[in-house]
Amino acid sequence: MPNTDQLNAFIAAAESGSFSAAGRRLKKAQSAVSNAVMNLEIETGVDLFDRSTRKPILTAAGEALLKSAYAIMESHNDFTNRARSLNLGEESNLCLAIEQNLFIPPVVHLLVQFERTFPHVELELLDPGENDVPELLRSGRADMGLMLEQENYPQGFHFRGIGHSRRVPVCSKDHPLASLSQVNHSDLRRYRQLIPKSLNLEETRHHEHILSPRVWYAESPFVIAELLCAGLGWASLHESVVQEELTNGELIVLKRTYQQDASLQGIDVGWTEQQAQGPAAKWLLQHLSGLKFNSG
Amino acid sequence: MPNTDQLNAFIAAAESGSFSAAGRRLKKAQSAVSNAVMNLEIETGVDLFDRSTRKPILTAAGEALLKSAYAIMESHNDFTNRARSLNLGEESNLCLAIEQNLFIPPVVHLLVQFERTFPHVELELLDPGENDVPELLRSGRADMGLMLEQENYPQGFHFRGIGHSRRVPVCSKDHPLASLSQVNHSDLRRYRQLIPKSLNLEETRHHEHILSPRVWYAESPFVIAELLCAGLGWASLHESVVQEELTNGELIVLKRTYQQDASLQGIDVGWTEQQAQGPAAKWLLQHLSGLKFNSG
DNA sequence: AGTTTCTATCTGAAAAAGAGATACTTTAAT
DNA sequence: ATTAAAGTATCTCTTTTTCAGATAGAAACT
Repeated sequence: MPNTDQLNAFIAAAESGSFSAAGRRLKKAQSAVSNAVMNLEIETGVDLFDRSTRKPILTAAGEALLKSAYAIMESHNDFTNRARSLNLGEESNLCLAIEQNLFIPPVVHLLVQFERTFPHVELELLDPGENDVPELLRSGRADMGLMLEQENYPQGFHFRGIGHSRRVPVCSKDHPLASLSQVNHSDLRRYRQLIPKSLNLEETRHHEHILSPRVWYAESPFVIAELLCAGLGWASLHESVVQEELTNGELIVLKRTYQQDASLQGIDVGWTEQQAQGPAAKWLLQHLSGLKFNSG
Repeated sequence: MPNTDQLNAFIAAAESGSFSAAGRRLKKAQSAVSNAVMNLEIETGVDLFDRSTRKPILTAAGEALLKSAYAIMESHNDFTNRARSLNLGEESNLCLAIEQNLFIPPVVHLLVQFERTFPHVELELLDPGENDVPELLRSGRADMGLMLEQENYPQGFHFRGIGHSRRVPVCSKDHPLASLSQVNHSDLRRYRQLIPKSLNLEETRHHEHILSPRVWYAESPFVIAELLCAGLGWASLHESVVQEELTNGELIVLKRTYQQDASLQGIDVGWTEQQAQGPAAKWLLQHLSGLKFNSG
């Protein structure tokens, strides 16, 4: 098993082209480098350098092993960097629950930035259905969550409003409803309605959104979007979820003759209060709060 | 900078759940493990284990660092494995030139097997045009090559026939030639011919293949296949290159009224004789020889 | 309560690492 | 051709590190 010092000597010698120079760089005697390299050669059984000339030059085998040596030193650096990040109080892992409706490009972009800023923090992402985030926070399963505004929150965590999202009725461009310039309740009632259903079965709020007697339920709003694109029924979805389909024309927004503003729903970020927040959680909270939501 | 022994002690302790057991596993005294872990904790500044109970249990930070420790040991293993493979005489790298006409699924499959058999051998793949492989072998640029049979080889390397490939005239299903039940020379001469051109410009053999006065040249036969699919001209190509397009019907084979068999061309594998072959080269040579070519 | 199994810590011995000196070789310059 | 500079291998001796063994105390199990 190669020793760390031997590897360092090997690398320094290969890079500087001489054992003496390597010794100077490592602040060690030349003999130390010479011994280290020789021991490495003995242990591996591979001739690393060609010593026929004054300056030792890497053999082909040495060149191959040098790459592996670099790989080892890189993982060593990762180790020490991770240790340093832990010393700075950074969380080793963080669980973030983002309601499926809200898993949208700016959030994804924020996560990319997060990865760059905290490369050593492991992030677990949950994408629960509607209204499941509060329970995940309360139970401690998630450390932070992004969710649509609730009427009443369970005890045990903080939350903060950060924007708004608009719920709009949409259907395929080929759907019969698409040909109407305006739709009212009875128009909608004549066609199948697709409804995002919470995993949490006891949760049966949002009755106000159920208009049609012919309903289907789906766990994920993205599944619903797929069905809509296939021309199946209509649904009241958040703009952000179907933004792409709306811009490319696959889906269209239905113009309503009723309740113009009631569908504007707040977006909250919530976090547990029991567990102390580290730098990563603070960063996330701060940047989530600064996000601009497209319909907000 | 963490020491290899310290990391081993850390890992063994984490896995076995006790410093004493780790000591037994590593054939060291318990005190050695205890010291190693403690020193690692001091150097990193991170508490790795919770010692409040009898058996030390990993802290959250310890768990995070354990993963990095595993990564280090894995790269150490890679180092020693590569050293072992070099001791067995395996080449550290190998250059294989495969003429573009012959870069076909069974060869790709063979390379996949090669990668599994010799994970530490770096493979450089060249995909030269027609008739360029012998020069690559002669000059030492490539160690081994797969090529179409040549009339006369330069000195300095061995070769062995391993199969045959059929050259067929093809065109798009929408091309005027496609409507003819049989084609003769004068039919072909009326349309543009696409010809694979060697990188090696002085090489101007295969005049026998040039039939039409209206020719275009392309370096890669795959580029030619693309042009053919777009309905541009016809070409005499190896079946293996356009097999996919032939089966899905995009391209069709033209039935000729002349020289039925002259287009059957041998496939050779060649290798340099100056450089001693290692196990990897031997393996490749043996398995290339065993390949079944679809038109062979 | 007694026994077992564990950890931390101390001590001394053994091993390893490393500095310094020396002899010899190669490269470059005079 | 000779000299000077820079490099390597190897030897010796010192310093440092590593480690086993012993011991005391804590935690779990019977």
